[in-house]
Amino acid sequence: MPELPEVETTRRGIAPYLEGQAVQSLLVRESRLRWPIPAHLTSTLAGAQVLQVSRRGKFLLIQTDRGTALSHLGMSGSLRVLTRPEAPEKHDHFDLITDAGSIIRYRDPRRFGALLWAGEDHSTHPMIARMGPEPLSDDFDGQHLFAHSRGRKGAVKNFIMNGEIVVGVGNIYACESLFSAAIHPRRPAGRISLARYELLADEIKKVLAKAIEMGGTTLRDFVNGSGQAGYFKQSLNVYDREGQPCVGCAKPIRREVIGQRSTYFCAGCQR
DNA sequence: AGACAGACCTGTGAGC
DNA sequence: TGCTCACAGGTCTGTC
Repeated sequence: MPELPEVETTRRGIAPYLEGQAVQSLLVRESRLRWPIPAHLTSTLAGAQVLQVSRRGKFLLIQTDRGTALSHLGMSGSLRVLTRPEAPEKHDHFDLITDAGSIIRYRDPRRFGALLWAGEDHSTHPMIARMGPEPLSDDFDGQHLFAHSRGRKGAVKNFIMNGEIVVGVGNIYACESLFSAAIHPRRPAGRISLARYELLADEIKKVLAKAIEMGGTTLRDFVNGSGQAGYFKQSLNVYDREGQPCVGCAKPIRREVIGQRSTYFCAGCQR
C-alpha cells in the first residue's frame, strides 16, 4: 500500500494531533506485526511529550522527550485520528491516545507494518541507518543515480526501488516515473546515461510531489489521517492500466513481472 | 557485492 | 453459493 506520498499524507494528517501533546497511553491489541511491538513501549510512552512527527523513507518518526517511536505502514497499514471513541475493528492493532483525547488508530490487515522503538538517536537504528537519500531532497539527483548504478546489471526498476539507493520509491511510483522518463523498466541500471538519469531523478521528484499534493494514491484501502482516500489514482499513466491505451502513443499498456512485482509500462514509449 | 527467490499475513476478485 | 487461485501499496533474509 503506502509509498512515500501516502506516508507523508499520513504524517501531515496525524502531526497536528500529536505534536506538543502528551501521550496518555498506548493501547496494544495485537503486538504481532512484522516484528513484535516491544513490550516496554506501553510504559515507555505513557506520559511522554511528543516533540515532532517526521518521516524518513516510509517510516513515520514520532519523536518524544524520551526517544523516537518508528512506525511503518507495510502493505496495508493506515493511521488515522479519531476525535471521539469508536469501537475497534478486527485489524485495529494499536491506539496511541493523547492527554487531549485524540486517538491515533493503527489498522493493518496484513500485519506487514511495524511499531518500533529507536531510543534517543533514531538515525543509527538498523532500519534507518543504511537508507539512501530522500528523493525530494537536494542529496538526490541524476548524478547520484548514475554514480551508484555503474556496473549493475539488474533492472533499473529494481535499482530505483532499492532503499539503499533512494528511499520511498515503491512499485506504483517506480512504474510511473520510468514511464515519464521514457525508460524501459528492464533496462540494466548500469547501461543508462547520466542525461537519462537526470531526467529520471526529476520525474521521480515530480511524480512524488504531485502525489503528495493530491493526498496519495488509493488503490483499494489507503486512507489519510482523517480516514479519506487519496486522489492520485486518477493521474496514473501506467500503473494498474494493463491493456488500456498509452496516453502517449495509444499502444496497450503491458504488465510483466520484474523482481517478483507487477510492472506496467509502454513498450512503444519506454526504451 | 549484487542478484534473485522466498518469506511474512489477510483480503478480494475472478473463474469454475 | 462456495471453492481455488492469483494477486495486492514492502522489505528483510538466505542462497548462489
